Formats: sequence, C-alpha cells, structure tokens
Amino acid sequence: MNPQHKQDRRWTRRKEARPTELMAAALDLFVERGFAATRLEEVAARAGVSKGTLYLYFSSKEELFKAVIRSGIVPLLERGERLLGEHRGTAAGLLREILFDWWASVGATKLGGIPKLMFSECRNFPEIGRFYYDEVISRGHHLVQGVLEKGMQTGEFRQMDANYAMRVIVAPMVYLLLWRHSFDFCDTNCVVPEKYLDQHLDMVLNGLGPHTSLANRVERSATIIKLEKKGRSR
Amino acid sequence: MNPQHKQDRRWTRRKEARPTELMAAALDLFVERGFAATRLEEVAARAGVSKGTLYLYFSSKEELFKAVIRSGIVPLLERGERLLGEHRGTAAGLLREILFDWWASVGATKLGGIPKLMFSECRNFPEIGRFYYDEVISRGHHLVQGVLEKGMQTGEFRQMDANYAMRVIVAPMVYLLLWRHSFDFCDTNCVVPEKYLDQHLDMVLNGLGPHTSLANRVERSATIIKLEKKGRSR
DNA sequence: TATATTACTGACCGTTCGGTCATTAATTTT
DNA sequence: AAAATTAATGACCGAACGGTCAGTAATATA
Repeated sequence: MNPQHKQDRRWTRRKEARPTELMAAALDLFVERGFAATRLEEVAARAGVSKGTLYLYFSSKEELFKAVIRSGIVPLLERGERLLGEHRGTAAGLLREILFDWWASVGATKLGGIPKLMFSECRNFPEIGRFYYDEVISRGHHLVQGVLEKGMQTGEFRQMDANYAMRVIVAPMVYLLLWRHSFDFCDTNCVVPEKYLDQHLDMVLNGLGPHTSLANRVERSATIIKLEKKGRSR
Repeated sequence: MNPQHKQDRRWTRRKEARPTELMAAALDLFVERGFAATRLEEVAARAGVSKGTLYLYFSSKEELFKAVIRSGIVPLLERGERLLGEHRGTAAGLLREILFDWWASVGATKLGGIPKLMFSECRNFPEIGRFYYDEVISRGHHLVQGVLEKGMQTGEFRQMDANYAMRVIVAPMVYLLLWRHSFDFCDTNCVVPEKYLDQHLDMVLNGLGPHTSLANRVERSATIIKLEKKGRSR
C-alpha cells in the first residue's frame, strides 16, 4: 500500500503525506460510523500508521474532525458564489445549475457523508457545530437566497419571503443526502438521485413563478410566457 | 418528585410505574444526547431509580431504546391512516390537514426529537433502524403517497411518479424537525414552523395542479379554476 | 563512520460506561 | 410478629478508548 519497499524497513518517514492520508482515513470512518463511534486507533491503522503518529499531526480527535471538514467542504462554496456573481441567464436556470452542481460535487461523492455527520454530532460537539454552520451552512443558504432574490427582482419569481423559500428549496436536497446515508439501506425501491432532483425542481419552478393564488392564474401565464421567450437558458 | 413520602423510607415499590417513567426519562436523554452518548445511570437517576432497577425492566440499552420508539410513535400513525380512509374533500385539503396534524402531534412535541435520533443512529444500530423503517417510515410514506394518488385519480393533481413526489413533499417536513434538533441553536433568524409549513404547502400545491410546463399554462388555468370552484374545502 | 535529529512506535494510564450480582429493605403472607 | 417474597440498591467488573511518553529506527549532517 505505502511505497515503503526499500528493502524491508519497518516504516518510512513521510512527513508531508501523513496529514492528508490521516484526514482521508478519518473522513471515511467518521462518515461510516460517526464521530463518537470512530476509534482513533482505527483511523491511524487505515492510514497505515500508529496512533501515536496521529497525535503528532492533530492535537485531539476534535481537531482532526475540524481539519477534515475544513479541507473537504469549504473550497467548494467558492465556486458556487462565483457562479451567482457571473451568471446572466434566467434565475431558474441558475438555480438548476447550482443544485445539480452541488449534487455532482458533494452529493454523489465521499463528501456527501459530511452533512449527515454534522447533523448527527453538532449537538454533542457544539463547537464543531458552530464552526460548520458559520463556514458552510450559512454560506450555502446565502447563496441560494441570492438566486431567489435575483429572480424576484427581475419578476421571474413572485414576491415572497426569500429566507423561507430558500429553506424549503434546500431541504429536499440535504434531505436526500441524509436519507442516502441513513435509511437508504432499508429502502426497497431505491431512489434515483437525478430523478428526485428533477421532480424537486419541477415542483419548485412551477411554484415560483409570479402570481400564485390558484384563483388568478390566467393573467399570470402571459407574463411567464413572455419571460420564457426572452431569457431562455435551460 | 415521587410520592414516596410515607414517613422517610429510602424507596417504595412501584412495579407498574417504573417502565413508563424509565422510558420517559430515556426519551428525554436520547433526544438530548443521542443513543451512544446517553448513560444508563443518568436515565435511571432521572427516573428516580438506580441503574440496577433499570435492568430489572429492560434487558439492555438497545431494548430500552426500542421500547421508547415503539410506545411513542407507532400509535400516532393510525390516526393518519384513518383520516385518509374517511376523507371526502379535496386532496389538497387532506394533504394540508395531515401535514399540520403531524406537526402538532409530533413536530411540536417531545416526540419531535425521535427522527433526528433515528437518522443519527440507524447506521450504527441497524436492527433498530430496520425496526423504525418498517414500523414508522414506510407507513408514513405510504400514507402521503395515498393522498397524492387520490388527487391524481380525481384529476386535481397532475400525473406524476407518486413515490418521488411523496418524497419531495415529505423531505421539507422531516428536514424542519432535523434542523430544529440540530443546527437551530446556531440559526440567528429562527424559523417559525407554521410559516415554514405554509411556504412549503404553497409551493407544493402550486406545483401539483394538472399541467405544468411553463409553456402552456394558459389552458391550464381554466381547468384549475373550475376545480377550485367545485371542490373547495379549506 | 560517528553523531545528532526527528518521525514513528506501541505499551501504558486513567476514565468512562454497559452490565452483573450479593445484599438490603419494603411488602405480603401466615 | 415472624417468615417469605421480591423490588430496589450500589459496589463492582471488564472492555473500550482518548490521550501520553519513553524508547527506537530512519534520515540528515559532519
């Protein structure tokens, strides 16, 4: 596994590689078993190292945890924020792009286990919870809310409390993740993520257009069609 | 706290009351700290009893856990199932009723902590997870799906994959609960559940009517208005 | 090759906690 | 009131695990 095959040394010095390898091993195990149930000895073992070595690079279990989160998730948010800043097409298109993007880069990867992990542990380790909220959640919320506000400004979306709408939109996304990392193993008819996302977006977009009371949809349609023709993006 | 005031006995025999009291204490602590982090000694203490007594009534921590879930949640599902069977008005009205009902009897009560608990622990205690899935989740899913199918049959809702639609509708509900029992304590602008539920239902219902593609909403409106006039319930 | 440095090891410590059981005290029976 | 029954106790056990540290082996330096 490790390139320690110069003759038969017991081990090799690899100061640079250790932290990354330890964090990778930790991510795996934290996601698999949760924070409390993960034994540091096993993390060390999976990284091909002894427990003592782990403490050479991370001062405590909690510190290791934070390092894992920090290096895994934070970078991804920047891309999203850039997307919002630069985007030109419809808000609906942007929303779709961001959601699918998120699924591809977080949901469908190893990182997808982190939200479940955080929801599970944040109450028992409030410091970590707070950290995750500040660095990840609030920024994610802000991003989606930005898209909604943009749509409301152009009239593409109806007026509403952007904060609440954001939450209702984000919920099924995160929930899908939580589901896949918890009860999915019981679920007989497995959920196909893409189909789920489509269903979600379909519902959301057909509920976001201006003018919603069922009683007066007639006039609404005209506006929508105009908008559709103007700024099509997909 | 306990009515053990006949003189100053060290304790009183209360064979009948113990299990209930222990389960109540356990629910509190499990919800507060999670399964693994809850110490049985503390459960016992909160029930006004010693650890040995707990083992008189429950053979293991896991058994206690299952007892808590079983007695707390299962009875509630029956009411929902009866509602679906007997309901006469619009499907939208029924959906609204069930969701708000669920919030009142689960979401806003102590029991609201259980889903968070189950999501957190089901992977580490698969037997419990399976149990909860079979007894609670799958029945809940079935219920909501039933409402959607009813609406699709009458033409009140458009045709769609009821299973996926059900999931997208359930997600924000459960997510609200999970949120309140995890990150809510970081959330500066606290969520008002009723407002959230309203926002959710508003979005869902305006996305459930027959005919959805934005391109042809003109004709759609006519149908909707007809339906609205016919079967108003709420 | 001798010396110094340091990445890494693994035995060990202290604590926590699920679970046990001999003992005790409340209650019932005779 | 004595004897029998059993609800309840709390000291104890052993395994698990986070964290420590004296020692060892790989590398760097001279």
